[in-house]
Formats: sequence, C-alpha cells, structure tokens
Amino acid sequence: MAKRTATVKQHSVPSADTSPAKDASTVRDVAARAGVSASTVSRVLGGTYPVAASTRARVLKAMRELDYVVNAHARALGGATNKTVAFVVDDVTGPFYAHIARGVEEQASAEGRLCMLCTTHGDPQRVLAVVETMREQRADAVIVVGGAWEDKAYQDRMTHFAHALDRVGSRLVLVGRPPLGPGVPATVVDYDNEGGAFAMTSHLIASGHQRIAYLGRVPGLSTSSQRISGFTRAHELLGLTPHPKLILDGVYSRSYGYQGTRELLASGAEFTAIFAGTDMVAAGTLQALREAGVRVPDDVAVVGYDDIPVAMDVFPSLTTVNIPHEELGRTAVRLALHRDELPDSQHVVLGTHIVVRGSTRRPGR
Amino acid sequence: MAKRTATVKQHSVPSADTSPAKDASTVRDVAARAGVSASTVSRVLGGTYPVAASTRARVLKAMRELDYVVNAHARALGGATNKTVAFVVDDVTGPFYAHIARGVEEQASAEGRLCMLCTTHGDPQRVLAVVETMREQRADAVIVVGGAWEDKAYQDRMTHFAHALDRVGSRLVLVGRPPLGPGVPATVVDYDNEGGAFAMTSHLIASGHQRIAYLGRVPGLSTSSQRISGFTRAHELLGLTPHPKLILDGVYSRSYGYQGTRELLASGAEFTAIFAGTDMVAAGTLQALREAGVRVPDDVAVVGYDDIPVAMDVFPSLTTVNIPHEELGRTAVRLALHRDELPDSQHVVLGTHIVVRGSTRRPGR
DNA sequence: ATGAAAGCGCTAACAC
DNA sequence: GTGTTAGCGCTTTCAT
Repeated sequence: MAKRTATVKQHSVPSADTSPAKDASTVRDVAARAGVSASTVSRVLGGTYPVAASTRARVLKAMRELDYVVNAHARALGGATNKTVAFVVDDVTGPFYAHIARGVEEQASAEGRLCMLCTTHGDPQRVLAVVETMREQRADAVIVVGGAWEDKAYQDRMTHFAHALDRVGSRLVLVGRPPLGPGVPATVVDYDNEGGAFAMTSHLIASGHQRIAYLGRVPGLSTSSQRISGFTRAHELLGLTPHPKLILDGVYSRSYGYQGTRELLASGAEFTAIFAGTDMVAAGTLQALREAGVRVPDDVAVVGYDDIPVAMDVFPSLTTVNIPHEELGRTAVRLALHRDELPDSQHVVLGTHIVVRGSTRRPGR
Repeated sequence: MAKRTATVKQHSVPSADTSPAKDASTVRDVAARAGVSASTVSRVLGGTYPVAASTRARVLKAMRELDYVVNAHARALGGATNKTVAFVVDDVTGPFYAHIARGVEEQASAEGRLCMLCTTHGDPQRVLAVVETMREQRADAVIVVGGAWEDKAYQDRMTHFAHALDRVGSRLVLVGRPPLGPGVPATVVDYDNEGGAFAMTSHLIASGHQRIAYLGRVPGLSTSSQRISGFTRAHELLGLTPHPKLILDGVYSRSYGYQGTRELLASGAEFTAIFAGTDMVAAGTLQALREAGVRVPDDVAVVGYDDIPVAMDVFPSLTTVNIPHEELGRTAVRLALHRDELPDSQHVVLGTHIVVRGSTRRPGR
C-alpha cells in the first residue's frame, strides 16, 4: 500500500503491475526536493506572500518534477469553504434545466468554483439526502431549481433546509420558486411567470382570439398558478373572462400535451387558440392537431412557455414566452456568493418576454 | 445564530447580526455532549465497528441535537478517495451530453458518489484546467465525453492526462472516443458508430435509394470518420460507391444542416436521400427542405444520428440511429469504479440500432 | 467496548 | 525571507 515517509521517501515495491501504488506527492516531498520547508512551498502555492525569486523557482521546479498538485481537501479543511456550488434539479435531461445549468456552471467557474450536479427525480426524500450531502461538502451555495408545490409541508421543509445549510455556511438558492418568507436565509432568483403569461395572452387576444384554451394547468405548482394568473388578468383587463371549461389540468409533459389536445378536440369545445403550459406540452399539442388535420395557425393558434430549443424545431415554429435561463443560473451563483456585498438583492425577479413565431398569426387577421 | 459550546470552547463574539458566525459542530462537540471520546463518535459514524447500543444511542442523540454533519473534507483527507466522479463535456445544453450526464449521475449516486459537472466549451486549454482541478479534488473518475480529434497532439495530451490522473488515483474515462492505446491507464466506453451508420445506410439502400447525400462530415473527428466508414461499407457491400460530390463537409449543428442543405439543393446534385451527420443537422435539413418545397419523405428521405428527443418533435419525425446515451454514462461510472474487479472490460463498445420514423418510407417503394 | 494519541496535507501564526 | 509550531475534523492504530 501507499506509504511515504517524509524526507526519506521510499517507494513501495510495485507488487504487480496492475493496480498501481497510488501515491501523490505532498508539500513535504516538494519541500525536501527543493531544500526548503513546507511553509515555503505553501507560500509559493498561495502566491500571496513574499518568497525569494530563486527559492520560488526551485520550488516550482520541484513541483513540476514531482508532478505535484495540491490536495483540495487538505486545503478546504484549513480554510472555511470548499469552493463549490451545488446544482439540484429533477432531471438534467430537460432543456429548461440544462440551460440554467449552463449559466450556473459558467458563473461558478468564472468565480473560481466547481459545480456539483445532483438530481432528485422529483423525490422529496432525495432532496433531503442531497441537502445533507451538500452540508457535508460545505458547498458555498446549493441551488435548487424548478417550480415548487404550494403547500405548507414544502415551505417548512425548505425553510428547515435553509437554516441547516446556513448553519454550516452554505447558502440556499431557489431558482424559479417563490420566496420562503422573511428571515429565512435563502436567496431567490425568480422570473416573471405572471407577466409572461399576461403578455402572451394579450398577444393572442389582440390577434382576435376570444376563446383560448389553457392546456396543462398543474394545481398547486407555483409556476402554473402564476401563469394562470397572468392568463386570467389579460382576459379581465379587456372585459373578458376565460372560460373555465377551457382550462385543462394536466402535467408539464409532451405526452400530456398530445393526450390533452385529443381530449380537448373530442370534447367539442370551441376555441381558436391553445396556450400550452410549456413548450413540451405544446410539442404534443402540435402533433395531435396535425394528426387531427387541424391547421396551425390557420385553424388554431398555439403558444407555449419556456422558449427551449424545441420551439424552433417543431412545425410550425412555436410562439412562446422566453425565460432567461442562463441568466437565472448566473444570477443565482452571483447573488449567493456575494450575499454579503449585496444584502438587498437576495430576491430578484428577471423579466420574460414573448417570442412570436409561426404558430400564431400577427395581430389583425 | 448557531451557537455551540463544547467543553471549554469559546466563541468569537458575533459582531453584527448579519453574516452569521458560521460554525458547524464537530465530532468533539458531539463527543462532549454524549460524554464519550471523539473516537467513539467516529465509530458510530462509520458504523463499521462495535459500539455499545446505549452509547450509540447517546451519540446519535447528541448528533441530532447539535445538528451535526461530518465534514467531507476532513474525512477525505484521512481516507484515500473523495467519493466523487467528474463529468466533463463541451456543453451541458446539448441533449446528447445531457442524456449521458443523466446516466453518469444515476450510476454515481447509486455507487455513493457525487457528480461534478465541468464544461470546456471545446477549449483544449480548459480541458487541461479541468483535469488539474480534478486531480486536486482526487476524484475517483474523470469522464470525458464526445468525439475526439484524430491527431497526434490530441492523443498525446490525453495520454498525459491519463497518467497524471492515474498518479493521484483517479481514473480517466473516455466516452464515445477511441482508445488511446495499450498501456494507457484509461477506460473507454464507446458505441458502435460504424455499425449504426452501416445499418442506416443499408436501410436507405434497401428502400430503393441509390444516391444518398451525406451531410456534415467533420474531417478529423472520430465519430464522423466512423460514420462515413459505415456509410461507405454499406454501399460497397452492394456493389455501389458513394458519390464523392454527395459527401459534404460541415459541422454538427442545426444551422449547418440548414445552410448545407440549401447549398446541396442549389448545386443541382441529384439525390433521393440525405444522411445527416446528427439529428441536429437533420433538424436544419428538414427546415431547409420544407422552405424549398421539397416533400419528406416523398421527394427526399432524411435520416439523422443520435436519437435525441428532437427527432420526435420535428415533422416528419426523424428516422435515426439510436445511441444508448444513459447506458454509456452508467457504464462509464461502473467500469471506472470497479476497474480492479473488471480488469478485462476497460474497453467496451455498446451497440446502436436504427429507429424508423416518418422521414423515410419503408422498403419496397 | 472505549479512550488516548498519532497523523492525513495544508495553511497560518509566530519566531528568527 | 524562511523555518518552526500548531492545528483544521476525522479516522485509525494501539492500549486498556
């Protein structure tokens, strides 16, 4: 097994050629080889301390020759932080999450942090496990993404997490979720769900649509409630009322979009536009409409929410609400790491805007 | 404000109420509270050592009361490994990578490992930085994904990385890349690029296509060469020769697919099918064909490679080659972590198969 | 079954 | 400038 004895370093005999005797060199090895003390090596490493040029050169040389790299754990043990941010999602596979992940990763590396990826598959049990693990890791920030259930149990659990993380010096960041309340040590980076839905609905109404179906309301899910709220407000502002029978409950998935649309068509309800809860839902909707011989946008207009890449790939390309995914991720990291400098911006809401493509027609039909 | 007072531990005075005096409790705190020694706490923690039931109970209770969590770094410092695998990609945003990432993450957590996400944006400079960082972190495995450039410089660099990682006990894993050669300490998990392209091309030929354009060859990229190789072999097996002018160089992107297809159409070359280098390329191709009024699959058949979700969302849905993304990720982790038990399976090739959808017609037109 | 003591690799006070 | 001395929080002999 790997044994090393400071100055007199003897290598273990490689018993077999397989399973190499792992044994990275340490500051002491470098020190010995350069004929200096460990502290000096450490100073060269840190760079933040005066060291004679000649000494530094010798140390650097020794490091190179020994192929030395610091042990991040030993370093983290002394200092406070692990220089790590954790990113917690249901599923990396979703484009929505993936784009936020990119923002997180970019900002993290820009800030000299590593990024840990954790998935929960929507299992509350696993969220708990992930948070505990991140506490062990002393991550600088734990970023949790995605809509939240609007029940007390959820609130309580997250509040507990926020405090637990705070106790070890980590910051909880909620992305795309509502705040937990005053006094809870958490950063919230949200986007304007309500405004996006309002703008989109207004666009549809302005284009002459009066009977708009909303496909994929998810009762109790924060993002869904907010979107419905904007949808409703846009109607009311113009003296209209969304028809209750045209608001269909479902989930955010392509298959629901397909199925729900078929049911909507079968129900014989009258409508000239479909507001899908997400772009994925809209993708299913488009397929169902095509199979039913309904033309988009001539017979029915379709819009989505999220502006993920698939919106460009479907036919016709999808009018949708853009969410600044990467900006959300970047902001989350930035605010969490600089919370001491930015104590007043621990709850921000980024803007959304509609993107008009082929699945709707311009106003004035 | 988390306050804890060990036996004689005095706390720094919390100067202001802001920026809380981070101070997680340690084994010693727990030990003191439970009236035992630190070693005993450690034994309870590890679970792998006999401890009197009553003692264990007291310790557990103390841990709960103090909201204790081990410090992963301190633990990693003593032991050998960090219980972490690193996943290195160009860009998380690509569905291809995202699905492999899911496999990696799943297997990693199944094996009790954390997953670090690192992106390189295709910058070799950053790959180097990432590898160094992972060496510092003492990651169990460093998984690098994506096609490789077939030049000596690349080979040498990766070989160097393999050895450097090996020296600190980490395993380099190449996913979707060719092996580096015998004696290099690396695990390779590849998929059958050549076979998939062969099968797909055979399918097209069997459907009556004789002039098939290949759109998006990337000279020097391993995956591309392999696909071209299968494409060619399928032709030759039937006594055909792919027309050189129908093989177009490009890159793996949607925009290239669009642009390349327009150029192909403008060139006046004759063809009845397009084999796109990837599904993303195919998405661009379909758009260009639609704009040009070319019907798919009636006028021209289109096929892709990868079987990412977009293949289902385009119209018509795309016939493509399935790659076992998640299985690649899972296998990468599994082989890397168990390389001592599985010394003979450090180079595996997973199978691919074609998936026929609407963008081609069944054989026998 | 439990405690005492010795590190793991590194950094940070203190000396000189 | 550079060396010496203490730990950081945990695990792990070695005693008892």
